[in-house]
Amino acid sequence: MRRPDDKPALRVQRLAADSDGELEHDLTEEGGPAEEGLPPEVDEDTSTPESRKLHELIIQLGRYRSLRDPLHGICEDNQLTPTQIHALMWLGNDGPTHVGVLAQRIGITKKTITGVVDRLEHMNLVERGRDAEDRRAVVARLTDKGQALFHRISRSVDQGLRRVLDLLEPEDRESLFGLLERVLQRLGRSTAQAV
Amino acid sequence: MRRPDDKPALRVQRLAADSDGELEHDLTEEGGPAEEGLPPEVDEDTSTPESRKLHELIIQLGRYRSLRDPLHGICEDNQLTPTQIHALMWLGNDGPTHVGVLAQRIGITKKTITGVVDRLEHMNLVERGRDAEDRRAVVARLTDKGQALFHRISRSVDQGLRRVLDLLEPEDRESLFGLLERVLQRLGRSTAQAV
DNA sequence: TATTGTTATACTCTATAACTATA
DNA sequence: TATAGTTATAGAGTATAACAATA
Repeated sequence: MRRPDDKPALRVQRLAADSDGELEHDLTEEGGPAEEGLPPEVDEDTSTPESRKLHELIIQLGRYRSLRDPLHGICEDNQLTPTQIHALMWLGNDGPTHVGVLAQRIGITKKTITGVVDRLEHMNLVERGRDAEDRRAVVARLTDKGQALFHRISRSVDQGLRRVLDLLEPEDRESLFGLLERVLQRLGRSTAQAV
Repeated sequence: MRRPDDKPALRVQRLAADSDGELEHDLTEEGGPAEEGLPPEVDEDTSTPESRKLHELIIQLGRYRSLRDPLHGICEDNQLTPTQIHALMWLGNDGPTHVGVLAQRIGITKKTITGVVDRLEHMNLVERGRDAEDRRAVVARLTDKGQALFHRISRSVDQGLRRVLDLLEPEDRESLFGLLERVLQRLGRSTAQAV
């Protein structure tokens, strides 16, 4: 257990990546050799023609719709930040949650979640309480106002997704659902960290 | 042209949404009537069973991988913020760019892009210049150091996408590519704002 | 001792409003 | 007058380090 403090959500980012926390910037400075004439390695952690193609497609999409913040419009409409929206969405979906777990879901550290919950509490969207089982833990839950906002935001997200789906042919929508379900199945088999 | 100042990147978020800048929070406070027994409208801006299903699937995915910042790992590895990564990626992909256009690509305002480019300039990753045609415009471009970093980041993204693709069966990868290509075609036909 | 949160500090992001320079 | 950027200013996000309370 070498990890010094906490950086809980980061490993989640790696999906099925390497074991723990190596790779210290030693990504072969720059240039060519890794590109053409793949060495006889099993290329565990290399890009592939397909990954480059996907990369290309995503960049094309980015010319129509900014990739940085998919929730931008919703944030604007509700005068909330992306982090706040994510916090509300997870609390709405999961119910009362330890703030540490909430941090993990959102992808921030425990140091940061404190301030986020502080501000949501000031807005009367969230309440703090203590866990009776483990008196160290702080549980965050939505207030009635927060719950109502959660429903409204949730519907906005639905509408946004509907506009995305409108860009797809019915067969492509089917493909997408099937594809996502199989990814979830695979993730469920290979890990045990989902709720 | 009612728009007071600038908020350029926001409309891009709306994809094929409504005309311009309406919808002033009048989303029927909360509760029921909009849900069941759809009125005889063409429900232009409503959620659908399919959009709700997609919503559900995305939340499931979020339990395995934080949805808030897909570039988190790359940001960490390179000690850069998401905004900075996006700026470098667009400059690397598009070459020298007006900072206003860059702001649009990233999805931030012109006020914000100034500081972002400032900091990238201090890091010697980006240089500023004037456009000879329109002397008001500032052009940002990568330095050699920035170019090298761009290539490194680009490869990291490829590797990340490769790990995502590894979760898909070959047929699903095919579906995904086809689906994205058709979305891009459709976007290309319905708009003229991509490069 | 280890874990859960919080506090203090510092830097980045972000938008708003007021401004400069060019068109 | 309109447009492209910049300069304050202020609030939010973020990580690091040091700390308090509980386990």
